[in-house]
Amino acid sequence: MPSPKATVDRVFHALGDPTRRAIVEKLSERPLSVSQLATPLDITLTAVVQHLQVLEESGLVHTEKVGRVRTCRIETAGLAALEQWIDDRRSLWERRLDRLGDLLAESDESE
Amino acid sequence: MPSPKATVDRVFHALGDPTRRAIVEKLSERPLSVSQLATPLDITLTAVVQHLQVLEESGLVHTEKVGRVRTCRIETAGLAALEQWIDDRRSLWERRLDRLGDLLAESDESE
DNA sequence: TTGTTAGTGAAGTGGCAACTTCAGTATCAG
DNA sequence: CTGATACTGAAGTTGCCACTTCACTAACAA
Repeated sequence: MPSPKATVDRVFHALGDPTRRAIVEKLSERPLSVSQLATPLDITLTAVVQHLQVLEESGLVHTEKVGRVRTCRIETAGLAALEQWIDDRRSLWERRLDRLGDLLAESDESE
Repeated sequence: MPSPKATVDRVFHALGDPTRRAIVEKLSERPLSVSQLATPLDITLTAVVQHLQVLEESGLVHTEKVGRVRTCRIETAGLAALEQWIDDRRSLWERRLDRLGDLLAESDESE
C-alpha cells in the first residue's frame, strides 16, 4: 500500500488540471472510450491518453482495453482519499473551535 | 456570488500545489502569522505571501492584518465547495449504479 | 488484402506559475 | 531617534507539464 500522503499528492495534482477534472466529470455519468472522451474536449487523442495515465495512477479512473477500444470508468479510491483529507482537516479545525468554546464557557462560569 | 464552477476551479488549482496544501494543513490546527508559516516551509516570505493570495482568492483561507502582523486562518467556504463537487460526482455515479441494479433486478424477475 | 478505426510511444515546444532577489514601507522596542 | 521585525510590490528566472506532431501497431470491415 502506498503512503496515503503520496496518494493524496497524486489525487490533488490530477484534479488540479481542468481538463482532467472534465474527464472525471464525464466519467461519473457513464463509462466512455478514449475517443469518446477526446471528441468534445477539443484536444488530441494523445493528450487525452496522457491525462488518463495521470488519472489512473492517482486512483481516480480505471481503464481496460478490450479489442482495440479502451474503456474508462471512475474508480472510488481517488475520491475517497480526497474526502479523507478534507475530513482530517475539518476534524482538526473543529477540535480547535471546541477548545475555544470550552475556554469561553469557563470564563462565563467565573463571572 | 461567483459561479460555483469558477470557485471550484480556483479551489482545485489552489490545492494542486503541495506547498499550499501544507499551509492549509498547518492552518487547520491553529491560526498563524505569515512568518510562522514561512519558517518551516523553507521558502521566502514573499513566496508564502503569494501562496496566501491564491488561497484567499479561492476561499480556503482568511487573513487579517493587525499592526504589522498578518494573521491567517482557515475559512470554510473553500473546503465546502470542494466537498460539494465530490458529492455531486458521487451522486451521479451512484445513480448510474442504481439504474444498473434495477436492470439486473428486472432480468432476475423475468427468469 | 486494402482501408479504416482506435489507440500507442517518442520526442519536441511553449507558456505559465512557483520561486527568487531586491528595494521598499509600516510597526514596534529601547 | 536607531534598529529590528514583519511584511509588501515589482520584476526577472526557471522548470515543469500540457499539448502537439509524427510515425507506428493492432483490431476489425469489406
